[in-house]
Amino acid sequence: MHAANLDATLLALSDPTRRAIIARLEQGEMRVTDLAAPFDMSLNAVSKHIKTLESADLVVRRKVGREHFLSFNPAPLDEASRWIEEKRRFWAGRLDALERALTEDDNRKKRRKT
Amino acid sequence: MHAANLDATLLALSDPTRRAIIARLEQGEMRVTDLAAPFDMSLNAVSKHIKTLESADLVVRRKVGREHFLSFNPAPLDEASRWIEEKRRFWAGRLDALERALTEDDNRKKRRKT
DNA sequence: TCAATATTCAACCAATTAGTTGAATAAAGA
DNA sequence: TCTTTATTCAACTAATTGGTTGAATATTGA
Repeated sequence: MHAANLDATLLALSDPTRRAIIARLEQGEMRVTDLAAPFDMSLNAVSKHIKTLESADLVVRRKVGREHFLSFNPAPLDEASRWIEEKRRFWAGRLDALERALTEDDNRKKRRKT
Repeated sequence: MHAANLDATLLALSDPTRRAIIARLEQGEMRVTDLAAPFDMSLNAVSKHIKTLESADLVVRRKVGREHFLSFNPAPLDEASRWIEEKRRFWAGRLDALERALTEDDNRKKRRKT
């Protein structure tokens, strides 16, 4: 598995269990069973969430015998970040312009008063 | 509608049609019909996507008579950005540490050679 | 008043999702 | 070899999603 596509990345991140799995992987590489332990759902359910994360390339798997070690791959976050930050920048600029316009308008009113 | 919850925000953003709707709203406030025009699907389908965006508080609606004017609300992007950037920072730091460790190791090898 | 326009609501469908349980596979250890 | 452990696969279910079409509602304008 591996896709690194924005749709898959954002969809994978939109689930709280999957975000918790990612947070848990900050402790480092972890086996499926250990990763799943704190979650209040079956191992199989967690296994499916892992697969969703893998298909978004956010998690990679290293097999050692019967154990599968999982780790986080931050790379797909770059595209997500780029999209979101681009929009934030655009709209921050737009709000700044509005702010300036309002201030200018306020100044005009003040000038008229004096 | 209004939720401003991270799940809803990321889920709303995970669909390309919805991201295109947001991009379209950079032109400014727009009626449902005009917003929907370029999309190769029924007006109703777009209307549903708009509702998804509204329930994530990413789009707001202003009704004037029979027309509904839609605009983008960037506020929910802040939380999404915060989550993603936090992870990116963490893992960038982690990779830096790895980089430093490798360089140090390399230095040791070089010292041994001389 | 009546026809056209803007939009949503309701019902439906196919595909997907998030979960379950039970069985299969593979490796490890006694 | 036999049992236990680690994990996935398969089948099923209920809920959700993304789309459709057709009808309802509300407003506008002739």
